[in-house]
Amino acid sequence: MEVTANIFKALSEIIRLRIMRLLIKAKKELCVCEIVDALDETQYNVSRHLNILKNVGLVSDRRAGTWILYSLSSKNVRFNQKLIETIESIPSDKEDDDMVRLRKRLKMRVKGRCVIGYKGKGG
Amino acid sequence: MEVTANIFKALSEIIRLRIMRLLIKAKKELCVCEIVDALDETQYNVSRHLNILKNVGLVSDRRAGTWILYSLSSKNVRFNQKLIETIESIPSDKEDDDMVRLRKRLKMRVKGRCVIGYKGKGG
DNA sequence: ATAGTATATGTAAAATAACGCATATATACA
DNA sequence: TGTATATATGCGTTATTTTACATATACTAT
Repeated sequence: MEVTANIFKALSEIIRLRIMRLLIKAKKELCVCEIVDALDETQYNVSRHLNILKNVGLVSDRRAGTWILYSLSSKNVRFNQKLIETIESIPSDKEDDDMVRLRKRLKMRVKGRCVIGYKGKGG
Repeated sequence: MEVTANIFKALSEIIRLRIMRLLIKAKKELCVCEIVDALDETQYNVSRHLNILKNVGLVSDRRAGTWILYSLSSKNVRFNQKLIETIESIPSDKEDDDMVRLRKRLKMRVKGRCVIGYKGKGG
């Protein structure tokens, strides 16, 4: 029960919901700098919020050189699956901008991999 | 998006999750005093948390004399429906005690209606 | 080792939220 | 009108969360 409350708490901030939407829609691993540019938020904030999502088991990470790639957690608990469906059913508005920026950013990948840091806000 | 974040925030406190579980499992309107006794929490806390759930549209209320009856919101938006399913899939632990107390409490109804106030903690 | 890049985190300040108590509101009934 | 009951709320205190800045860590390449 407390675990569940913490999962909902993790989804109770817009920036974290935007991160989840991004990962759900992108359907692929994203590195931190790509998420930073897609959301147009500071690096340290994105990093912190990613950590919160990770702590409740919603996302997982993997290192690839200096880059760290985040993706939806593969723990396919029934609850998590329902939750993803719920998030998918959120009516769109602002996060569309995120996807536009993400797509632009993903074009900068070389051979499918991120090769540059974030361009936007400092941190 | 912000609306959704607020809905998740409403579900990020254990007491509010317990209220939601109670209403989902009971499958009927419950008056505030019945919820107070089922959760064994103070009247003012239950009242406050019910108001938070109501403000985000998860529950709705209806007056019946001095009693106010709460139920799941009938707004059957797809998102809300998914959310209910998600909450239903939460593994049980503590809220089972809530249901035991609720059932005991519901037996005190007369002709299917609550006729007494709460017995438990003050407020 | 050194420099450069990507990501994470300690800390303090600001903003939010929860709790307890007392009290207010609304209704019922005499 | 006055009392009793059910529910809601204003306010102060405490606890939690978010943010911003600076800096630390981890890795790569020279």
